[in-house]
Amino acid sequence: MKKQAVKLEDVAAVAGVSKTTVSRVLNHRGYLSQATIDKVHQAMQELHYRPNVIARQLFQQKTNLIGLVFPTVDNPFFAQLEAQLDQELYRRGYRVLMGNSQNNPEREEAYLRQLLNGQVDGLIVGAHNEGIKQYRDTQLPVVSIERWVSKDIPVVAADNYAGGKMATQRLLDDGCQHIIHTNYPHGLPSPNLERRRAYEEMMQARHRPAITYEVNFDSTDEEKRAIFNRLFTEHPEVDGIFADNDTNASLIIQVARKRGRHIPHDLKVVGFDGANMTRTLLPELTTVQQPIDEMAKRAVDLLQQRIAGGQTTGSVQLPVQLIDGGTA
Amino acid sequence: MKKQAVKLEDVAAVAGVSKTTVSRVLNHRGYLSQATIDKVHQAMQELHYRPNVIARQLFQQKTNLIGLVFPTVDNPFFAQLEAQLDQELYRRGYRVLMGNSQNNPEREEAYLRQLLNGQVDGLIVGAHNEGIKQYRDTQLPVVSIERWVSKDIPVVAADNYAGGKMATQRLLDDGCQHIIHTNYPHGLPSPNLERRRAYEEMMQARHRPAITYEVNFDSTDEEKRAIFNRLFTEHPEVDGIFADNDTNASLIIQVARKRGRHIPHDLKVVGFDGANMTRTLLPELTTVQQPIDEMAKRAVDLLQQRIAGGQTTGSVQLPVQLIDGGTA
DNA sequence: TTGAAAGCGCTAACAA
DNA sequence: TTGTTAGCGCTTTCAA
Repeated sequence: MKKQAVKLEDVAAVAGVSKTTVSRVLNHRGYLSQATIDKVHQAMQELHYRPNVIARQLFQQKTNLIGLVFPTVDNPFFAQLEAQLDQELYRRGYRVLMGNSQNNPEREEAYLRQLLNGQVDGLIVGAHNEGIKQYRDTQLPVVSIERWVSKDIPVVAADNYAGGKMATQRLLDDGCQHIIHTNYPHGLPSPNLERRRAYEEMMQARHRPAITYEVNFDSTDEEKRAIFNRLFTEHPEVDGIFADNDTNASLIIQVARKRGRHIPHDLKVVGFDGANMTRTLLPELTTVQQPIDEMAKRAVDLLQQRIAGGQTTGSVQLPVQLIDGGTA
Repeated sequence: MKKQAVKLEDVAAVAGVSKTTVSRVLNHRGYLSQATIDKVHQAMQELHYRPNVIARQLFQQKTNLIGLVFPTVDNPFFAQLEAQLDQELYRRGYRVLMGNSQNNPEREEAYLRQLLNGQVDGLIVGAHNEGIKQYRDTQLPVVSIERWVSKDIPVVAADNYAGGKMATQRLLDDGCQHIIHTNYPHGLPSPNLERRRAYEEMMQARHRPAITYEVNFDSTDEEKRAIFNRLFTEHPEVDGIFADNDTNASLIIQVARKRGRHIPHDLKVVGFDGANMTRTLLPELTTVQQPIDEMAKRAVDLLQQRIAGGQTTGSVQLPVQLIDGGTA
C-alpha cells in the first residue's frame, strides 16, 4: 500500500497548525486569520500539496460522478448525446463515468454492479437491454433517455410517434406509392417502435401494406447492406423508404445507387435522428431531427432534481422536426 | 452526512462474525471454514449488502479509473478512439472517466486538477491545447495519442508523414496539376503537421507551389464551408485537394459540387482518418486510414506498463493505409 | 480458522 | 480564531 506523497497532515506540520485548520483553509470554511491562511498556503505550495479526492468522497458519501450507460459512443446519435451530457454535467460540477455496454447484457450488468456501489451519484442510461433488475433495486437516482427501463425511472424521449408520422407523411406527399420502413426487431420496448407504429397506422389508414424490414442495431454494415439489397430484390416496386435512423438511411441510399436507382427521382428516402455528424457528412439527407442537445439538458435537469431529493417530475417528450435535405 | 444503508459491519453482526471475516469472504482471502462462508453469504443476501467502492479505493490508493482527455467525442475519429479505449480498458478491469475539453485550456486544466488528485490511476490524453504544465508535474502515468505533450510522455500516433505522402502521391498519380492542402493553423505542435510537411516536401520536390488553407478544429461547419468557398474562388485552377481529415474532405466535396464541380472528374479529393462512421456514411471518400483501434490498444498497453511501474518503451508509430473510395 | 485494532486521508462536531 | 477527537467503510497486520 503506497502512501500518497504529501497529505494534509504534512501541510499542517509544516505550517505549524492543526489538520483542521488546513482543512478549513482548503474549503474556505470557518474563521481564519489572514496570517494562518498565508502560512498554510505557503506550506501547500512548498510541498506541492494536492488534496486526495477519494478521502473526501468517502467522508461526504458523494463522488460528483455520473455514470452514463449507452450501447456505444461510436455512433452519430450517441456521440452527440454523450458529448452534450458531459457538457451539461460539467457545468453543474459533475464528471462523467463512461459505460459502453456494446449491447451486451453482461457488460451492462457489470457496469451497474460497480457503479451502484457508491461509485456514482447518479446514472443516465440509454442502453438497449432489458430486464436488468438492478435498476429497480437501487436507491440511486436514474434517468433514462429514449428507453423505457422501469416504472419509476423517468424517460426523456423525442416525440417518436409524431416523427414517424412526419416522415411517412412526407413520403406520401411526395407521391410515393410503395413505402417501406426499417426498424429494430420487435421485442425491444424502445420508444423507437413508436416510429414504426406511426408508419403502420398511416399506411393502414390508407389501405396500403405496411412493410417493415428489421435491422439489428449492432449488425455490421455488410449485414445491413445485405438486408437492404434483399429489400430491393423482394420489393422492386418500392419508391419510398422511411429508415428508423440516419445510418440506415445512408446505407440504403448507397445500396440503391449501386442498383441504379436515382434519388430522389426514383426513390425517396427519409431518415431519423439528424445528429451533428450526419448533418455534416450527409447534409443531403432528408431526416426527422431529434433535439439531442435539449434531450441531454433535460435529462441532466431531471437527474439533478432527483439527486436533490425531489421525487419528481415524470417523463419528458420533446418535439422533432423534419429537415429538408433533398433525398425526399 | 447520510450513511450508507448497510455496511460490512452490519453483515458481520448478522452473521455473528467479525468485520475481518466478512472482508475475507468478500475478497476470497485467507482461511475460511465453509460454514462461515455460507453464514456470511447468507447475511449479505439478507441485507442486500453492496461493498462501498470508495472506501476500498481509499485504502488501496487505487481507483481502477482511467481519465480520457480529448477535445470532444462528437467527431468520427474521437468517437471511435474513445469507444475503443473504453473497450480495451474495460477488458483490463478499468473504467473510463471522460473529459472533453472542448479545446478549452481552462477546462482541460480543470479536469487535470481534479483527476490528478488521486481520482484516476492513469491518463490517456489527446486534447489540442499546449503548455499545460500539470502534465509534467505529475507522477501519474500518462500516455498521449496523436499529440506531443512533454518529453517523458510516450505518444502513440499514426505515421502521419507517410500518410501525407501517400495522399499527395495519389493525387499526383491521378494527374493533378494543382494540389491544395488543408490543415490546422501552424502553432499546434501536433503530429497532424507531419501530413502538411509531407505534402509540402513533395510539392517542392516537383517545383510546384504548396498551398495550405488553415482550418481550425473547432470552427463551425459554416465557417469551414466559407473557407473552402474562398479556396475555390482564389484557386479556380485547383484539381486536387488533400484534406487533413475526412470531415473537411466531406465539406470540400459538398462545396465543390455546389459550385458545379464533378468529382472525381473535375476535382479529386483525398481525406484522412478513415474512421468507422465516415466509412459508413461516406464510403465513396478516398482517404488515408489510421489504425484507430490499434492505436487505442497500443495506448492502453503502454499505459498499463507504466502503471505496473515500467519506466517503459518509448513512443509508437503505426502504419496507415490508403483506402480507395472513388473521389480520387 | 478467526478477531482486535490500527489506519487509508479527509471533515466536522464540539470544546477551548 | 484554533485544536482535539471521532469517524466515513474498508482492509490488513498481528495475535490468538
